[in-house]
Amino acid sequence: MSDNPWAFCEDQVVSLISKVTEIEPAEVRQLIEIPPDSQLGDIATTVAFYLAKKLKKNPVAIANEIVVLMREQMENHPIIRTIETKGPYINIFLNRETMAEIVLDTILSKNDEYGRTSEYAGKRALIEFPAVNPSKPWHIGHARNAILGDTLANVLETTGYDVIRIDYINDLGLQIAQLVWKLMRIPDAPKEGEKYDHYLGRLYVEVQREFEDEEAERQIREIGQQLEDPNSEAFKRGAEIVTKCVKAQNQTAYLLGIYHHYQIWESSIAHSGLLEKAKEMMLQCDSIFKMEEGEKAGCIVAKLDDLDEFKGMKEPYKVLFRSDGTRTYTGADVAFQLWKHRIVDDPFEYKELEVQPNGEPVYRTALEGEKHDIGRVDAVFNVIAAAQAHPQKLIYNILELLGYETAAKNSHHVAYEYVGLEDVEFSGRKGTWVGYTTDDVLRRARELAAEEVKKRNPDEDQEFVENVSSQVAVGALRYFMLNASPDRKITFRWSEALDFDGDAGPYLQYSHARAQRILEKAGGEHDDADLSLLTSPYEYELIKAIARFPNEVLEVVRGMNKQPKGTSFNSNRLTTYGYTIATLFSKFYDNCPVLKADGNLRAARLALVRAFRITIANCLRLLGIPVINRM
RNA sequence: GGGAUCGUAGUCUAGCUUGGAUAAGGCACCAGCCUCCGGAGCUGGGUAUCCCCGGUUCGAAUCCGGGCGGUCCCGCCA
Repeated sequence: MSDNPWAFCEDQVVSLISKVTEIEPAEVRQLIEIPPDSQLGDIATTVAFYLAKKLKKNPVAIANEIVVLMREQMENHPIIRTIETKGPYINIFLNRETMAEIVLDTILSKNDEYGRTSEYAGKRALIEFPAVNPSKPWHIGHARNAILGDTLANVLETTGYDVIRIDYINDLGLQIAQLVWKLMRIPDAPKEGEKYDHYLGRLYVEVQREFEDEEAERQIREIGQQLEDPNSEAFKRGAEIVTKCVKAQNQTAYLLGIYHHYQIWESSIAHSGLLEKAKEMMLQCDSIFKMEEGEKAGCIVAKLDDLDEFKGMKEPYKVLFRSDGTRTYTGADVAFQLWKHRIVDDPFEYKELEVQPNGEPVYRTALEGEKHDIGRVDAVFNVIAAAQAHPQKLIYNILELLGYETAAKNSHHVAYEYVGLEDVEFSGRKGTWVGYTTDDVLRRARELAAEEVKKRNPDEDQEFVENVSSQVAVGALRYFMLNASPDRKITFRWSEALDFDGDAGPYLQYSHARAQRILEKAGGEHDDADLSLLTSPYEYELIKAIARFPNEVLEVVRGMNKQPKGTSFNSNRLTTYGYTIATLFSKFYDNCPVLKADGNLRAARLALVRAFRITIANCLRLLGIPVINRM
């Protein structure tokens, strides 16, 4: 049995057209489309246009000729019912009875595995997200990153990838120096009930003002220097602060159902020997060397115009290590990227940070710990803001300079645009994120959802209300972030982000709850149903749509091509798909009674409800949206 | 200066990678729909120079060239 029923049907059509027209199947596949209106057919081909150009003949006449040939060949075809032309278009109608059987048999037998395919089986991917500074709470822009990254990881897994989810923690940045300085002056005392990351965020905004004072800045810069020494007081203090902050930030991730395998801390990159190894490798490359003269004398630089792409560049020298020997961001990032691709032996030691709510531990790199074997990696995905397209590209280009062309090719910048407010952009320094942290948004969403849940379930207890409303809140936020094309800037408005109607997460969750309710009322037993009864337009449209699920997931991964802006991840294609099947189910629900239908039809419709429930549940899990039985 | 990206109804968006039939949804607004499998739903009502100009094509929202407008990037910074 095919794990991809829609692709199976398309293949049948393609092979028939190919046979009749003697065009290669791969070419024919490019000429297949879904008609704008299902009245016109289930599958269409524009092959007549294609041949018209080649043969210099009228496409309408060609279409008519092809249809005659196709009809001759399709005697007793298992799937194709009729073929028609409409002008130059050739429209193919499938056999509804057979479709119902093929699609529902596949879904019901695959169950939780429906949607999973093996196109990328055996491949291993490493994905980094969201890499938030450990000095403040996640604002909603960070949530966008984290939700995209987590969903991409799910999607890759569904197409066969083995995925390693990592996070990067910059525990040595200026922001940490500022907080260490601040907490040397005041007691480390969050307010009653205040989350530690929110507390630091509050201090951080204060420090930005104090940083304008020259003496304060001098002291903070000095602490920044001390942070580089793992034996210093500042380092130990910083590590305490960062650990507490990261654990608080993790609570936000967990609310969203986001988990990691590893956290890579900047201090480990600095002190594990990784940098030295990487530097050594770099210096063996002809295009990376120490500048002898000029403004950048003493720096280790990459000469970028040795790559065709940068030929004729005005200032081709990119500094990797400063004249005082310290790493730049790019220098450290190159070393990190080499580690991600397993080009250098893993110098890190790992320690368990905590056990996540999914039962799995998350490990962090540490100065002392145990060795782990992360294994081979075929592709690396860095989920990073679109604004960083240039620096990301440089990192990959430098891998290329070093001779690691395959690794460079398999390095992906998964870019996404910022989340902004109506007038202002989120600014860490100005603290414009206050009131718009991910925690704030989720809390507000839970409150709104709770009102709705209470209204609908007046007899249920507080636990039920809290449980359901938090799942609705997560569903709404995750859907909101995924449904926006990553290329597009989001202007955050409460009314849109927390909308529970229409094209929104809760609508999908609701369609699942409705299907689930029908199945509960029908009782557990189900007989063999005569699925060929499912031929009404409402039933048939739903069947065709749920048949496409595995194909949709595959198409998203196949479409992840490298472009100048980065590698695009069309998360919105999957939310749109979920919305489509939920809508078709709603229409079916309103027009086709299930429990009240007679005998055979009831059994057949129940099978369809069961298949829909499986599909929407698997789709929701892919998107990280909680699957709810009652809401 | 160089580069990237976005521009689609009142509004927010999808479609552009791979050209194809009447440009598809949500929100908002109006009017209907449960003797019911849950109304977070369904049905109907309508708005668009697809930013502009040109080109390629039988065919352009989609591809190419040139503009215009918004955003972003191009440090031994962080």
